[in-house]
Amino acid sequence: MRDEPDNKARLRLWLKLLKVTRSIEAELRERLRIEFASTLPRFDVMSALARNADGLKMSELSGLLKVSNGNVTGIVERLVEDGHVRREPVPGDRRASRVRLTPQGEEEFARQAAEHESWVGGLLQALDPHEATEMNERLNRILREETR
Amino acid sequence: MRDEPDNKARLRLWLKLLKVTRSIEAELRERLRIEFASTLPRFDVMSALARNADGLKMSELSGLLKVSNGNVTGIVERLVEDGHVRREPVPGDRRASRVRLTPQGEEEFARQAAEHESWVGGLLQALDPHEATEMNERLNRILREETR
DNA sequence: GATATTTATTTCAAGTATAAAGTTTCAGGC
DNA sequence: GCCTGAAACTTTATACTTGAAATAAATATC
Repeated sequence: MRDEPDNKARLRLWLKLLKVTRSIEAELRERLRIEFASTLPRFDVMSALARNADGLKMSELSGLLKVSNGNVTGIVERLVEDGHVRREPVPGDRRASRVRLTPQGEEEFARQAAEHESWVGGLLQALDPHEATEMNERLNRILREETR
Repeated sequence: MRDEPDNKARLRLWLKLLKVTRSIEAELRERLRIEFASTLPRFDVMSALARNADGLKMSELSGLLKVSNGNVTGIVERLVEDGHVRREPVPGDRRASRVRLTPQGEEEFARQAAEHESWVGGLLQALDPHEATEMNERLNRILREETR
């Protein structure tokens, strides 16, 4: 195979990529747990809902977050129990329901998001904005390559 | 806060990092499932054991892979059931046990690792070796920054 | 040598994840 | 009006994940 050596460099990169994201994820998860008694998946769901004030259907949510349908069911269920999120019927379609942040949910998410942003800023301090932007672009190339 | 705008760039990078690793992970997981009836965590464990022919203690394994102790127990358990892995007593310490690949496990892992490497090579095709190496280095900086 | 602490691992409870199967509803053709 | 197939979800089975509690063995302390 002609480009086997190239693949070695890519494999090393992949392992490093995994290591970095896992360690950052672990750090964020722990802080969410300690400071907000929450979890990353819940944060992700609330984040998606915060960006969509009109709410999202379950299938839209699972599509956006790229997690399975059945998974979203459970996460939303717990958010409902905590009063952060509400299910509303979709007029004209009794199969679907629209999920939306409650006022308390909005407020809680605003607090979490502010903290989250500064946590990430701190964890990625080693990169200046230019490097961050460049890396972002290369990651975009990977993403595009992949969805072909 | 003085560097709030910088944090925005870092936050964007973090979200992209998550997106890329998750989508690659999903792809690898699916291929492992279809072609080898296995999973990523199992592959990770076998990979660590392949690099340590003398075997590893459970705690060493969980330290290397950075997953919880309790987690490794279950994964190893299933690998034992499949005959890929064996537990051996550690002489002089009846608490510990050493986990090691069986001959079949070694053979199976060799097949999986070869495929895995070429899968990753394909998924990261968008980057040439130089870019891959540069990104690797920047990720190292993040990792170092973080563990302080 | 009894007691306390530490170390190695497992067990447990809760949450997250997937794929696959099941339920209900909708929309189109007939 | 009924049938068929697709769509929106939920349920189920299985696996992975964590943090914390439990167990058991080794080591340190007195």
